Amino acid sequence: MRAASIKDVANHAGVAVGTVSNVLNYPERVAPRTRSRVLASISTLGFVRNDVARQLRAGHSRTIGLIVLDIGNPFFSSLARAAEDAAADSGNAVVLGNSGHDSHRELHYIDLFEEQRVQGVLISPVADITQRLTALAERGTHVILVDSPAGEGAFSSVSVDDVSGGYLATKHLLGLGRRRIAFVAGPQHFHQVRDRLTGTTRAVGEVVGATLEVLQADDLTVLAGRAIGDALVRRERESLPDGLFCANDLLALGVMQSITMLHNLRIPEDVALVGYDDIDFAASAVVALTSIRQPTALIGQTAVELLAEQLEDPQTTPRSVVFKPELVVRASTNG
Amino acid sequence: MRAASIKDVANHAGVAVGTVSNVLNYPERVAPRTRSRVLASISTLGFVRNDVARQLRAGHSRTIGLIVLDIGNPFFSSLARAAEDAAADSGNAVVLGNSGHDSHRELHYIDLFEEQRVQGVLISPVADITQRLTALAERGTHVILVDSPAGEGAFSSVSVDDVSGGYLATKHLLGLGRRRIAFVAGPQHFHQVRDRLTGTTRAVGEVVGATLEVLQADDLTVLAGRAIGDALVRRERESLPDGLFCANDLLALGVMQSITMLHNLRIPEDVALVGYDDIDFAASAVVALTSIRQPTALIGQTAVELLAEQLEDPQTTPRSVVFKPELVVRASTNG
DNA sequence: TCCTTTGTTTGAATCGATTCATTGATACGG
DNA sequence: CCGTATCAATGAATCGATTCAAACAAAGGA
Repeated sequence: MRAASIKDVANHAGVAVGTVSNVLNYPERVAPRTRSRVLASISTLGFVRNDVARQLRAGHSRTIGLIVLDIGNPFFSSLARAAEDAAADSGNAVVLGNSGHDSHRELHYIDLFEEQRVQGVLISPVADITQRLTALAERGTHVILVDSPAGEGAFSSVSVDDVSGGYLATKHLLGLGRRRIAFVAGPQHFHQVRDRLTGTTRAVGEVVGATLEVLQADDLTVLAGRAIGDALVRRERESLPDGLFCANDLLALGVMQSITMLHNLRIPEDVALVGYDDIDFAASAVVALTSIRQPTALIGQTAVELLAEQLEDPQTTPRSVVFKPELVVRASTNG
Repeated sequence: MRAASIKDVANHAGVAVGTVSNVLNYPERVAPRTRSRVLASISTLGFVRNDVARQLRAGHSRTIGLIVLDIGNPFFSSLARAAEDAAADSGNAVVLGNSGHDSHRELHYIDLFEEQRVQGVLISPVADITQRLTALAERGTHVILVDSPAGEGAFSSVSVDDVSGGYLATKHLLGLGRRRIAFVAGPQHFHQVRDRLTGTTRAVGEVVGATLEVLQADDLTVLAGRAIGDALVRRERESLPDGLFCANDLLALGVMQSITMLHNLRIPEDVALVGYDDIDFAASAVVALTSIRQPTALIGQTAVELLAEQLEDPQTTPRSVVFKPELVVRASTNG
């Protein structure tokens, strides 16, 4: 049994297909009697408009592609949710692609979305794929960069100033009188990690007598943080940092767990600890974690708005919106 | 500048549209010389196949709709990721809809997905919407229930036996010699909450002298858990439960934070604590949390497989796959 | 040389909704 | 009673890829 088409409805109601279409799209153009007759037929036949056909005619779909690095990461899931909400307001849907930091999967999704003629692609790129994105844009699919260096002038972008976030976090530690600062870095190929380190370096450089040590974690996970913590507690007391800034909250929570479990060190008395992202769990850690909050929802929403701008007037000059992160002080720096 | 169509390619290469289509879909049917000429034209024109037109002809899309209750919840984000992976293997994409426990948004997504003629809908329903889903299925869109009571015979479903999970958790507490059991419930309209309570009740009923108390939390969040914990620590010592089972990990972590912060109670000596879901943070809590692990990835993957079964043979009898959850013992019950 | 077989290529018809120029019907003013 | 304006309804053309019967070409056999 085939699904009912607009033609079936037209036959059943004894009108032309154009009239059915008008009932669906411009009800006021149709006489009330005809309209209700058509609506009755629609209901009895269980007709559901085929959006694929509609899209073909319209030349574009009603969906927006969103490609994130890791949907399991609260930063992105929150961002995705906000983007989805914002898109829903304008009757659009968000198709989610999870690249998982894998360039192949990323390209796969770009191809897929281009074939599906999405209205635009919101992407948090794994690496530099400006070429592919430029080609995409030239063929008419709008591109908005999310959480990515704003430098690439060709596209609109939304990002958070990670340098300023790193600066903020470190300045806070220094303001508490801490001088032996350590930055727990994740893999350096993440620009977020590099930027946050840059901010830290700058802040440390502004205070005489302050030193900076970089501890390299293998990953941005709780487990990797625990490994760093395990290494720290084995050190001589005097060689320990007294202010620790971690590239993200997961690392910070891992470090915290390790440090508090072994009871050698107290937070914040011995080591003050700052994370990054302010995930839900930051507040519910052993010692509530001071962190840098990124306006994730705002990012997602703004990305959709930037896309809407482009759609409305394709000639618009691309805009870059940069949000400032915010310091959230909790017990881990505030004994 | 319009995007190049198959017709443009045909003109450019000096062949018929059918030939271009064959190059794309059945390259072996086309003579090598013609084929390479067409491929060259495709490349110079930057042609990208319009999947919308292809779908119209095919009668269905290459996407699967997934409607989850809350994408911010690690259970669902992990499930979504797995479903996406599984779908990608068969060249399909997953469109994600986040109902946020809101019936209106849920229906909105069902409508949207039906209009988009997705191959099937994987849904974790907010409430009982069997009627709407039945109508959907009758018109040819397959439906797979995810993490939902398997009872509704008309659809295939994947779920986890929450009753058995509740039983498992409580049996574990009882096995440790705990007799004053309390269940921290979330809102009772979640069938997961009800089922887990049923399992707990059953386990407690099997042990003479064991009592069960139900503490009602307003929500399934860390904050709500903290409120329950705050209320507990104010009690007389002898009226306190010695075994606490929470409807999910977030609640458990909240309770834990409250209890350990006020230092009145030790975990597990005074109160043994069990959560549910085994989210990433369960292992990295103040006291590593004993929890019930659900095979989230397997659920997502299985849902896609069940859909594939339906697609292959629409006459297949619906199947219900029920996974058994697993107890993960950590420090919170194992001092 | 003619017929058959095999292998390629062609292009009109199709999917379902939208668009829009055209037709038809009705009302109104003079 | 006619001409014109207004409002409804019509249905062929369109979007772009796929399908498939038919045309065509080249090679081989009789």
